[in-house]
Amino acid sequence: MQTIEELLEANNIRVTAMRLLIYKFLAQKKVAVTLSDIENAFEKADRTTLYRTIKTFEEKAIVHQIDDGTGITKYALCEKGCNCEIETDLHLHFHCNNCNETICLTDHKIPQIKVPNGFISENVNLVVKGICDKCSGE
Amino acid sequence: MQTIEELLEANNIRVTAMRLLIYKFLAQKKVAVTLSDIENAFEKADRTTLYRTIKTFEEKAIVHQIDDGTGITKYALCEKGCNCEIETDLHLHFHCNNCNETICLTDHKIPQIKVPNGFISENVNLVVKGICDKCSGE
DNA sequence: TAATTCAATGCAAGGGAAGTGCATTATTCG
DNA sequence: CGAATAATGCACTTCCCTTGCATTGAATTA
Ligand SMILES: [Mn+2]
Ligand SMILES: [Mn+2]
Ligand SMILES: [Zn+2]
Ligand SMILES: [Zn+2]
Repeated sequence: MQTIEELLEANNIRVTAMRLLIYKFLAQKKVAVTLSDIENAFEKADRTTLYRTIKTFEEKAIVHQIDDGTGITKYALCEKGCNCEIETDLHLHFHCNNCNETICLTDHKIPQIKVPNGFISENVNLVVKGICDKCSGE
Repeated sequence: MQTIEELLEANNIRVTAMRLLIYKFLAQKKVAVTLSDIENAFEKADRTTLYRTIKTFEEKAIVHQIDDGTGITKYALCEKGCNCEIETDLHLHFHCNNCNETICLTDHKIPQIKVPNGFISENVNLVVKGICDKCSGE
């Protein structure tokens, strides 16, 4: 059980107050967040700092980006030991058409997708849209 | 074998010179196009007209929208008899990381995706990224 | 400690795509 | 033809993302 400070340092990210706060914010959220979400949570902080912080997290692979089709990029913490860039490791994402939230289905890996001859698959993005468990009243 | 005019009329789209040109442009392209692509192809025409034309085509389901993760919406003609809104009918899309082009793999349908209990799947977006047949030198 | 160095932060500005209101032009129909 | 309706063109706006540059802060070294 490592602290957030240790985790950041292990990934060559210098520890700052802002970064700790943003990390905690992401960790506490169960859903993927937009930059605006972070902005609203830290109104005293500058947009750019938040933007660059999330980009740093992304580069260092402690956060992954999600394109859920809404046109707005979302972010979520990576699973422990997740290798975002390895295809077989990728999980699918679910976007709720009702509450508009997007979540990682981390234990739903993307199935092998067949592509035609001559095509080389390097990466797959799979987003399922529908009604989430909270909204389906279950 | 129906003409473009007949096809437009069959879909309750009034035939205009602009619409014929844009339809032909889409038909001649083998890849999905952005609004900018259309803009560049018709420099004398106004952006808004092109935009609204493609939106009309989309509404009337002779064109479908593609979100390939580049952040820029792309469009492609629907297959004859395609029902974009029916989940089981949806094909997958391939985005080439080399030439940056996106194509419909119309005969590669999206497999059934399992979602957790309480979640209801209404729609699936599946984009495979990699190297296309032209770029893989095959 | 003081000076140096480099990264993080803050401020400002810009780009690009998408969308809308409204006037003008074209087409359809009585 | 004249009226009604739809298509087109122009201007403007919004939203998200990104970057340049100055400033602040922290760490390192003399
Ligand atoms: Mn995820
Ligand atoms: Mn397609
Ligand atoms: Zn929901
Ligand atoms: Zn290619």
